[in-house]
Amino acid sequence: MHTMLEQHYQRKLDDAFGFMFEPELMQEIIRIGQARTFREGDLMMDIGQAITHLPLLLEGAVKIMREDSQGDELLLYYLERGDTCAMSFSCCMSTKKSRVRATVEEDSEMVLVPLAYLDKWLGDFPTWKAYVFQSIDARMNEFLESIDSLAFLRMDERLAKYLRNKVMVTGSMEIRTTHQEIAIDLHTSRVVVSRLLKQLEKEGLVQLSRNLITVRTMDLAR
DNA sequence: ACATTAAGTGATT
DNA sequence: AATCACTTAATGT
Repeated sequence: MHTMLEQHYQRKLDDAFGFMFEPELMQEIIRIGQARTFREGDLMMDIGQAITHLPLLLEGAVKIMREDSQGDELLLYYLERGDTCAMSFSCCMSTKKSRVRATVEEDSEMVLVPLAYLDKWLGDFPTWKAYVFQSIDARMNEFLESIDSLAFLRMDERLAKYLRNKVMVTGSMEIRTTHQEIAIDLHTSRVVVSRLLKQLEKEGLVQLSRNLITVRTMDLAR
């Protein structure tokens, strides 16, 4: 009945959240949460899909994308260790349906908590409340950044920012992806991405080969 | 050897 | 910056 989290997950949970949650809350999460692992490329959540649980990221990275009615996508932000999905908060209050798509960027581990506890814990644990508000704040800032990029930055600047962010999230200077993938994330065409990347290569900022972009410097700005 | 997929490029809008 | 049309390069069968 009480399938507590395995030691392995308990340790990782502690690494990612232990410093900010009180011990009683950690015990609750261990008692109630279910551990899940996802492989790179997995579709965790799609638009229109019902949200029943709140994910607490222990490891890996998840890409959050928006899609319009014509099926055109745009990268919003990444979730990393210690993050949770702010969409779930909104779902808890209203629609219960996801309005974003979540795909696994890097093999990930997480603990799932039924949405009902999200609300309950707000009253029970001060650190939970602080975490939820801090998460909303962080996501709000990500949204504003996305809007700013979209509205005020040229495509070359957006690409530079994208590459920098990708290096941060993956912790590697080697970005294993295709120009087509980047084009989808930035909502532009593959040709444009190829041209801008070629330009960066000529400036010695990156090195290109098939399915691989090696970032030579983090100073990719114009 | 052939097909498929990824990337490079000139020209046009 | 987007699109077209085509080329070249890398990879899979």
